[in-house]
Amino acid sequence: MVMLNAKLERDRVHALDVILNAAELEFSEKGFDGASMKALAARANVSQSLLHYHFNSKIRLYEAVIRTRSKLINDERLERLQSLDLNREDALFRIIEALFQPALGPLGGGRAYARIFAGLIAGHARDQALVRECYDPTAKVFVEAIARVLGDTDQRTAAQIYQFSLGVLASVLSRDGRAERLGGDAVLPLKDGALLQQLARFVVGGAQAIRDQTRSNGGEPYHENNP
Amino acid sequence: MVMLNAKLERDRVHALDVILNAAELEFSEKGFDGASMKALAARANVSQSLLHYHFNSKIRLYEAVIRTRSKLINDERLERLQSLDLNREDALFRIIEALFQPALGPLGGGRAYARIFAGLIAGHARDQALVRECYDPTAKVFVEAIARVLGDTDQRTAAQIYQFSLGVLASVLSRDGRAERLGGDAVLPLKDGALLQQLARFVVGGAQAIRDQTRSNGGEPYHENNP
DNA sequence: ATTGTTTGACTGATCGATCAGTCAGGATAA
DNA sequence: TTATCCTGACTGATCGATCAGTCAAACAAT
Repeated sequence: MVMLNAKLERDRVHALDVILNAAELEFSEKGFDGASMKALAARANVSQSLLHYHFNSKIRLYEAVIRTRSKLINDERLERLQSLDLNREDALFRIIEALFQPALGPLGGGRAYARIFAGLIAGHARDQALVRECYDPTAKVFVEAIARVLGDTDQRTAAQIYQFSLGVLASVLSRDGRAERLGGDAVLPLKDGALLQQLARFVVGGAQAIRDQTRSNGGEPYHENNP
Repeated sequence: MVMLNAKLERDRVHALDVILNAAELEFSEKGFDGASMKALAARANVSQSLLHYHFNSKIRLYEAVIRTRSKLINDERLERLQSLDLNREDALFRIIEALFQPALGPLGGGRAYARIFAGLIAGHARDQALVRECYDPTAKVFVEAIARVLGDTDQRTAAQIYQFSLGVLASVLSRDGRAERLGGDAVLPLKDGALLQQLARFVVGGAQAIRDQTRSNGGEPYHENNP
C-alpha cells in the first residue's frame, strides 16, 4: 500500500513535471501572453485539456512554474547563506555568491527559467503578487545579511543594493551574446564559473562604494552633490 | 501654401504622436502580446483600422514606439558623453551619469517606457534585431569610453561592465516599490536625483573592482579562484 | 468664382484564425 | 464498482488584419 501509493504519487508527479518543464520552456521563449495553451500542450506531448485538468487555468500553470523553480532556487540560496560565517572578511562576496550561484547553476533551470526571471524584473502587474509570495521572504533574509556585513548600513541602503544586484543578475541570465557582440571581434564567452566571480566582484565593489559614501556623509546619505 | 503644408504636416504628426504615446503606455503595461490592437486604438481614441493604416501591423507599431523613444534617449546620451572630459578623475562616474540620466529623466518617457526597456533586457527573440538596431550603436560608443577611462581594460571587460550597468538601470526603471518594501517599515523612496547618484556610485564601484582584479591578474583576468 | 478631380486621413463591417476554457466520456487501475 | 487520469470534440470570445467606402481638403480647369 505504501509502495503502491508511492508509485502512484511518483507517476503523478512525473506527469506534472513533464508539463511544468515544457511550460517553463515555452513561457520563457514566448512570455505569458505569447505562449498558447495549445503550444504548451504540444510541447509536453499531452492534450490541452490535461493542462486544465491539472492546473485549472493558464495563469495557475504559469504560477506553478514560477513557484516550483523559485522554491528550488531560494531554498538553496538560504541553505548556502546559513552555512556562511558572516564575520569573515569576504562575507559580502560569499553572500552574493550564495544569491547568484543557485540561479546560474543547474537548479536555475538554465536558459529556460532565466528569461522568465528577467521578465519578473520588468515588474508587470500580473507578476507582483507572485514575486511577493515567492521571492520577498528570501529577499528579506538577504537584505538583512547585507546590512549586517556592511556594518552600520541601514536596511534601506541594503535593500537598494539587493535590488541592484538582482538587476545585474538578470542582465546576465538572459544574455543573448550581447556583451560578446559589443566587446568587439570574436570574443569568447566566459565560463559560468568565471562569470559568477565577475558578477560577485562587481556587486561587492558597488556595494562598498555605496557604503563608503553613506559613511562619509554621516548617516544622511543621499544628497545630490557629486563625489 | 507653405503655411498650409506646415499646418497639415503638424496635424498629421500630432495624430501619429497620439497613437505612439498611447501605444507606449499600453505596451508598457501589458507587453507586446498582452496589448491588443483594440485596446491600443481605444486608448488613442482612434479606430483600430487607423493603426493599420499608419503602421501596417502590430509589430511595426511596436517597433515605431521603441525606435522613437530610444532615439530620444540615445541622442541625449551621446550628446552628454561627447561633452565630457574623459581625462578627469571622475570620468567614469560622468559616463555612467550620461548613460543613465536620459533614461531616468523626462526624455525617458517616465514609467511608460521604463517597463518596455526592462522587457528588452529579458532578450526575447522578437526584440533582438530591434535592440541591435536601436541600442547597439550607442552602446558600442559607451563601451569604448568605459574601456578608455578604465586604463588598460580590454573591450570585453568594458562590454561586460556595460551590460551589468544596464541591468542595474533596468532593476530601478521598472521599480514597483520593491526596494522600499524590502527595506523595512515606511521607508521613503529616493528622489530621482539622489537615485541617479546612488546608481552611478554603485556601477563605478563595481567597475573599478573588476578593473582592479583584472590588473592584479596581469592580463589573464578570469580565473576561478576566489579573491 | 464655380465647377469637377484627385488625394490622403479615417472608419465600420467583417474576415478567418486562434484564443482559453468546458464537457461528456474513454481508459486504467484498485 | 469507484476513483483518477486523460482525451477529442466543441464553444463563445477575441485576436490581428483586410476591405470598401466616407469625408474634407487641395488642386485643376473653366
